[in-house]
Amino acid sequence: MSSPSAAESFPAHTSAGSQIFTTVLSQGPLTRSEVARRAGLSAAAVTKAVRPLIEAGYLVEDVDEDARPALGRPANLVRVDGGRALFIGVKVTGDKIIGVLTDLCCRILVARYVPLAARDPKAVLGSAAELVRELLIEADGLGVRVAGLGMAVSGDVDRAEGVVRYSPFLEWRDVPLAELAAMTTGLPVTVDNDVRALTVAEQWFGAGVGLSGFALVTVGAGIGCGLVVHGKVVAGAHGVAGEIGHVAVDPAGPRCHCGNRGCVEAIASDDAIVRQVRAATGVQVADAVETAGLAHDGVAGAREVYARAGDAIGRGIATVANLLGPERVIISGEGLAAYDLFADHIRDAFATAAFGSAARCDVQTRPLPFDEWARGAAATAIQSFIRSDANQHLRGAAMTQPA
Amino acid sequence: MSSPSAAESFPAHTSAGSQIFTTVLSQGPLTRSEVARRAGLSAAAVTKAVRPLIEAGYLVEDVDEDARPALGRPANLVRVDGGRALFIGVKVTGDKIIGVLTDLCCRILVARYVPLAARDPKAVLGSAAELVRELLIEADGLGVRVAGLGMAVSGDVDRAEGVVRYSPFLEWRDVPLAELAAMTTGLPVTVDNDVRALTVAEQWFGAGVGLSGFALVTVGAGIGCGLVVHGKVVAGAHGVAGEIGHVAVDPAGPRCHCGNRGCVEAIASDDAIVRQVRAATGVQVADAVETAGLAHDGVAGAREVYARAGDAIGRGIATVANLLGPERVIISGEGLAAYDLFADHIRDAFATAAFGSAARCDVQTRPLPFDEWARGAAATAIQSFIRSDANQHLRGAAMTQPA
DNA sequence: GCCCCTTATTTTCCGCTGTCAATGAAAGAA
DNA sequence: TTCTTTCATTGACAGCGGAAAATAAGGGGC
Repeated sequence: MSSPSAAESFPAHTSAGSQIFTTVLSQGPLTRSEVARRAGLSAAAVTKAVRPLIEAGYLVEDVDEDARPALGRPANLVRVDGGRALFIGVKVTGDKIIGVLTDLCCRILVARYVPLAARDPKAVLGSAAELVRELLIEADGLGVRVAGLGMAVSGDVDRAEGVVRYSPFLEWRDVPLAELAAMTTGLPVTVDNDVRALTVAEQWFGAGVGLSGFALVTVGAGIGCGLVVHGKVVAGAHGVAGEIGHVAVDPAGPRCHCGNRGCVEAIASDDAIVRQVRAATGVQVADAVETAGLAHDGVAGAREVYARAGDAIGRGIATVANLLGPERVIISGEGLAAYDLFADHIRDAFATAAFGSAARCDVQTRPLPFDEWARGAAATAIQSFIRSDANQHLRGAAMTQPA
Repeated sequence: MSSPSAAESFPAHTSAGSQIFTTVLSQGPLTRSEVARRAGLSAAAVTKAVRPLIEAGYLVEDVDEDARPALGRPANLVRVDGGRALFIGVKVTGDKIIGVLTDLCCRILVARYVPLAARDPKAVLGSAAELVRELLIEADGLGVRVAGLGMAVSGDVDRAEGVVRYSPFLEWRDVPLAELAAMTTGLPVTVDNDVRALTVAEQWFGAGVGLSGFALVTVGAGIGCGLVVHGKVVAGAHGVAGEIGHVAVDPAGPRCHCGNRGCVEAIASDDAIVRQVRAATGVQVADAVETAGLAHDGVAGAREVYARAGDAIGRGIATVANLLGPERVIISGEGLAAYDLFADHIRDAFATAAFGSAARCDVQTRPLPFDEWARGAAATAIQSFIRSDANQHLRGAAMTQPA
């Protein structure tokens, strides 16, 4: 995270402190004793960590009418005051920039879009700055300060340094985006890969809450996958991880743009589906909406394409399950709009290809409005904000001893 | 780990203490300042942690003639005294039990085998106890106490509880092996899955030292894979992880015993190779040694089988690399004896199927004598021994908050 | 209404850890 | 000999988180 101004810091300097805050943030209102239990700490530690957070206004106390114990003193709920701080999340796509203003609980308050004329860093940064400016005005209207900006970009992104190493899509190489955006906007900036950002959002605020291992599979223009293992998002040694889209499920399959054959993405991405439906039906469909229309109309060729796509996705998911044993797989993305067309095939392929107990993995779907991508970016900003001072030293330390 | 006697405990009760010891153990003799650097701690902390370890005899100081700094006070090396404690590792296979006696540095001192008549827990335990008894006598001869017993079994093993949940190979279900073996032998016992045990050995004492993410792929009777992500061995939610053998690389491939088609194991395991060579050449080869012989003799059908096997393994490895971005992949196992027959194919398939920077992953081979499986078991015992008291509370704690 | 039981939360120590800054050691260099 | 440099140790210290005891806040029985 690149921080231009010495903003007021978050009052959870201890590791237990940020752990406790994170627990409350993601696991909803909780009693102190429940927090202690879930965080594996003593009740005393929770009391001590919670007080400054309440004083600073990040946590508030609620009376609980519902969930009081059958016996004994009633518990007080503690929850995050979402309105205490705002965040901006920005997602850069090929043709537009999406920006959202969220509260501390990562609820989207405002969403805005800006079309993108050019893809060079300068143009993108200019448009993003414009978008941020608009959202800052909205925030001003709410009278709450914006505590951070998160930016999500596809490709190889070095979050720690805030640098986009290589984004094939934008044709960027080694762009110090966090630094540039921090200078332009005056906000602390976090930059991360788009799928990883979405995974963070899911881990803290979505279907991944409380899980130490899960996979988020996004289906749409591309097929992506964010992985959480041992409670942390997997980043990969060379910025590559979660490339489920390029898991080859069929050596006889269609050629993929990556050069290989039979990648999941070459079979199940929007583009691939359009291409295959054209070939199978002869109809010159324009996009995924039309292909889905054909399939819904019962055109056999189109339905078969979706069947194959679902099969490929199911195999890809099974591969992840076989290798990592996640507790859950969350399927999401724009492609979900046509989910009914491949749901059964995904399920069947998964059931067939999952080995042994891996089949017990909970596979669920989750609608993903496009704004969610920007929300993911905001989630990374929230994450950085919470850890602003605390753990800073941990991040730099040599963490290569076995555990 | 199931511990029957309150054995003298390891003097590294603090997390930093065991971290420092582990660093010295796996990264060889180091100066104190170098330890501090690698462990991300202050020099003072190292001094304080090292002293009791030296007093207890687990660490010893060496004078360094070679690697002294160009300037300034010469440094003293600290290293683990392997002879301070001994460990026994036991690996159970279908027809025999392999046992090794190792020192604290996991160097094999003695290796023994016992044939196995029956596979029921009682018979296995009896044979294992016999083996352990022999090794204890050897240890007595050395005058050093055996500080722990590690047992490695294939299948779903719950290490924390010391229970074999389900081993298809042995046909065991919920066998509390650690408890049983502890009662029989009087030693503290650690039980783990065999591939994970081997991965621990590799992480602490092999080609995985210092890496926060790597994969160990074993080729032989089965195709296995141990994964280390974020510095920890991946165990999987339902005891399943690293099942690279059941990653399906070809939907048109041969039927696998798991019910699916085209699994790596159905193409590249010893059995699969024998079966395919028989089909291709008509020669009734008996085992993998003979098939390798045929291939080495230039029999085209046999060579093709190995080519396909190498291709499948390479694709499987690429899948792991695409999903996890490990820093290194270590290929090992008995199948390596015929490595020259598929090396090129593995390499080619990996290069083709690895996506983008994933191809930069370091793929290396490492001979694996069969004793190594038992050494892996010993490594888990060493790991448990070092953590005996320290961190005990960490293991039980709720570790589900996002990080 | 009073006392007892139970659970939640807070308070008060208290030990322990790891850092900091200062100091001592052990070369080689000037 | 004295300075410089790096390694190692020491002692003071701040802070964290735990244990235990105290306090809070009901419900129920009498």
